[in-house]
Amino acid sequence: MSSLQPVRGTHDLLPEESRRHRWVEEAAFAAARRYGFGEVMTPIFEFTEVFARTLGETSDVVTKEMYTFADRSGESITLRPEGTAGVARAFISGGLAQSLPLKLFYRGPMFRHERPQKGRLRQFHQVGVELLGVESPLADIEVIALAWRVLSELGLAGKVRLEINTLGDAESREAYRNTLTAYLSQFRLSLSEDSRNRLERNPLRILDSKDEGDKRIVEGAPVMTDSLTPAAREFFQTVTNGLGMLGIPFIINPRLVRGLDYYCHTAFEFTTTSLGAQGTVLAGGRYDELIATMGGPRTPGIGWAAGVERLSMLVDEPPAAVRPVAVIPMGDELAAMHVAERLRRAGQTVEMGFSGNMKKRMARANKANARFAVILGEEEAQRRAVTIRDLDGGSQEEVPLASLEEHLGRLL
RNA sequence: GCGGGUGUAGCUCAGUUGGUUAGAGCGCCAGUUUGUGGUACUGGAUGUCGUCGGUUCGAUUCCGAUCACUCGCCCCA
Repeated sequence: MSSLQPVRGTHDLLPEESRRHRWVEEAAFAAARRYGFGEVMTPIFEFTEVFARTLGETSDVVTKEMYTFADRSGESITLRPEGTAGVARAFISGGLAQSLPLKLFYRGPMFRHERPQKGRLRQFHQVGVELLGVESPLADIEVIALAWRVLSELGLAGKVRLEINTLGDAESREAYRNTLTAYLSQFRLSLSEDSRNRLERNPLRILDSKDEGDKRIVEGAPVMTDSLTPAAREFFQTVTNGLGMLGIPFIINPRLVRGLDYYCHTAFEFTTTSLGAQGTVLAGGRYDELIATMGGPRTPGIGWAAGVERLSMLVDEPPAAVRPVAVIPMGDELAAMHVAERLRRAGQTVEMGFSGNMKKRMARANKANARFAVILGEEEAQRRAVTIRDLDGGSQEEVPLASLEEHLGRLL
């Protein structure tokens, strides 16, 4: 092995893989556009405070996963671990409260200093959307419908499951937290060590525990639904009714909680069983207080993010790449370059090697999956003609050089 | 951050119970075919056996450390 290793948890995406990656990204963006979303591009780093304040001081992302460093002027900078905080910051600093509601799509790299695993990298990529300024549960329905559309178009409808829950409004959440804590405290000593810690920091996460003992205790725990205020209950009811009406299959998972502190009301996750320990492929929720918490005008929001690498692993082959035309010079390479250039100007995808005899060039044309070879032979040149060879069928014909673009245009 | 597994050719992997020139398939290069690829046949090149250290007459093989990958925990996309 060379000593020139990529940084742990980072990856080079060579053309074959990046094509798959882009395909996932583009499918998401294309669907988002149909729902009226426009792309926002925020910096991949922000002042550390942007993330520290919004994600919750006790969240794992903030306490142990951020790529934080001091820049040359001593400012504490953090590589973004997720997209929502940056978009919220852009909303505030750009004074976008004037243009609500706002529908934003984003994509790009995110960074978390974790131990790499299947479907988990230190630099990974997300696509995501945020819908800002809409209090109504219609926003939740539309945003989830978009998620479902994206997954369906990637051919994943049969591979994922939508789980949904409500975290209620602040009042409901507070009430539930109290009843849950009271219940769990009875079993304090039987809980796993992790969960005993969670009891103080974030008892809701115990609902999610993978520890078998915890699971048994959680089975008897009070559910969020019973602590919901009538308003919160109705909100959730509308969301689930809406999904039903749009024919989007889901299951209600009362134990679904989200890791980041800013969520309220609707929380959802599309999960799969085919990615090992990383089941979540797309997840999101509502965050009505986030922007106010950051110091902006109170603006409700809802959004989701999906891991591009995780989606890529689930997706079948992306549509085939465009098949090129191979230009094969037999003598005058500059003249051949000129022909290649003509074809490219006419919109063709053209391969032309930089060296080698005819045999070698033909072999390369084949490897490049070329559909046709344009052979510029000396005999033909005297007749001001070229040979077009069909590399699939094996037949070939001679055509006048002057009408080459036309001929190829007709063949392709 | 914690625990398990694995590092041999460009890739996938075999192998050496410690001994001189370390193997296969795929891929690559060349030829059969000096104006024709994809198939077939023939031949060829390629390894600090992850790195550093220890034990030994001798280490790719045993031991330790380290790095990387991988699976899981925590957490998450």
